[in-house]
Amino acid sequence: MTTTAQDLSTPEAALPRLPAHEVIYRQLRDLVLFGDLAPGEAVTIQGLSERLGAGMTPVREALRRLIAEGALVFQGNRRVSVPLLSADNISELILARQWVDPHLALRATERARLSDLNQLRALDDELDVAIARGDLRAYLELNYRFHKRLYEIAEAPILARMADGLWLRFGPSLRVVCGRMGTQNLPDKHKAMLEAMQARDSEAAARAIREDVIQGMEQVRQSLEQSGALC
Amino acid sequence: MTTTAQDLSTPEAALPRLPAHEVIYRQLRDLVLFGDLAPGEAVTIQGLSERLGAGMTPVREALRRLIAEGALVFQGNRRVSVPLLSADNISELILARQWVDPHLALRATERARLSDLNQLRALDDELDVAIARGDLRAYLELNYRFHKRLYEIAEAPILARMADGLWLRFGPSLRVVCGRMGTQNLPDKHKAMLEAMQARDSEAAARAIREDVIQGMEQVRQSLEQSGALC
DNA sequence: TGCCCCAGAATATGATCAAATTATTTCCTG
DNA sequence: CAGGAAATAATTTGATCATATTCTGGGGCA
Repeated sequence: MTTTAQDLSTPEAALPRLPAHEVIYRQLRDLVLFGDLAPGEAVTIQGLSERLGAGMTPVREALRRLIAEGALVFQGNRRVSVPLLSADNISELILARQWVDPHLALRATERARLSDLNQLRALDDELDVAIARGDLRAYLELNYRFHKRLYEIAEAPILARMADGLWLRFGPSLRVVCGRMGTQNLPDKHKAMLEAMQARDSEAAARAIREDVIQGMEQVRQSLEQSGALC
Repeated sequence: MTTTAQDLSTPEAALPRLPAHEVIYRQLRDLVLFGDLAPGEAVTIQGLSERLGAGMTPVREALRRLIAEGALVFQGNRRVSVPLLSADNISELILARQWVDPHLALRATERARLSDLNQLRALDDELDVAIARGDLRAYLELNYRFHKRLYEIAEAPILARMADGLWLRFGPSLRVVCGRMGTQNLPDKHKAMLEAMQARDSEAAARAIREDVIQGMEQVRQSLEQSGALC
């Protein structure tokens, strides 16, 4: 009854009410990208419902979303699971990222403000710390956020969503590979990219990202090829 | 272990019961691509629930899926609508299709069997009939099915879904443009593409599709640019 | 013009029905 | 008599609906 005037006094809590299905979606997304949800592992709606402490309906909606984005697949009749990537799938992903990521990097370089560059640099610094600590989870999350931030700076929402969708597909496999190899042997081209961006050399930035993508994806391909036959 | 022999005897009638949310999804999808759901037009869940004669839950799930695919947007807090494309959006779509469509055409040419070619030719023939008849709805649907079939032949599921997602985004605008111009002035490069495929000249096929894409998309851009300011 | 209240829409829960998978039992064969 | 396969029973899971609750937007009143 008390029409509580919206409490705007807390500037940090700008998210007064987030729908449950949205919350569930983000939790599941993080679970797929960074969490313990391994490729091939099957989950049930009711299982997730209990695990996340929510009703079935929000879980169902979140699942529909993730399935539509390719992060999950309808495993046969009764289960959803993180998809296992075939060699052909990996080739497709490499091909697609090899095009879209450099393009976004190019646009981002043209549009980046100083604050954007600083944010990227800060993320990359945190990333180095995570690598040094051997913190796999933090590495995965920061690496993702680095690229995601780059997509946002490019101001190309449709291409950014395409790139984001691709990430959702290979993220789980990347996690598996990194878990096997440890965080030490994970070189990236972020430094070269940042330098190119600072120099406003879009072509060089695109080239650096392209190398970064190829390097990472080829690692995934090789690791999956030699280890899991059916992966 | 023992592969329980599932009934594979009837490959055609394998869909005795389709979930309601799946049916709703397809209906809504067709409504967006070929139907009367115009860009900018807002719909409500309850409205769709009555219009399609289904409960709210399946409608909600279908909407989540379409929103995730970019076919619909969350208009503010209360409504969903077909998104209006900005000039920048169109540029992104052209850019993306210019890459992905030719690539799929190339792969399709390498893999196409004779039956595939015949199917494509049949679709294109029907398309000509639809144009001659001035049947806009049939034109839109056949044109889509022609390209979609091409995607399938390429046997690259991830790239195909990307291309399909792009179609969902510009389809509504294409419909508006074609509605304005009539079906007579809608040239395509399908004939050239089919010839190239038959000759197994993948590069030529890719080139033809690229021209087809550019031609169509530029028409959309120009039409929206000159007519609707905010489109 | 500004504020408050109300109608309506969206979100979320729980229950119910149907389908499927799993476990158990029984029967047949070697 | 023992082992296994097929059939059936039981539990689990998914799909849908009806309903309660919350929130937004608009209209009426001061």
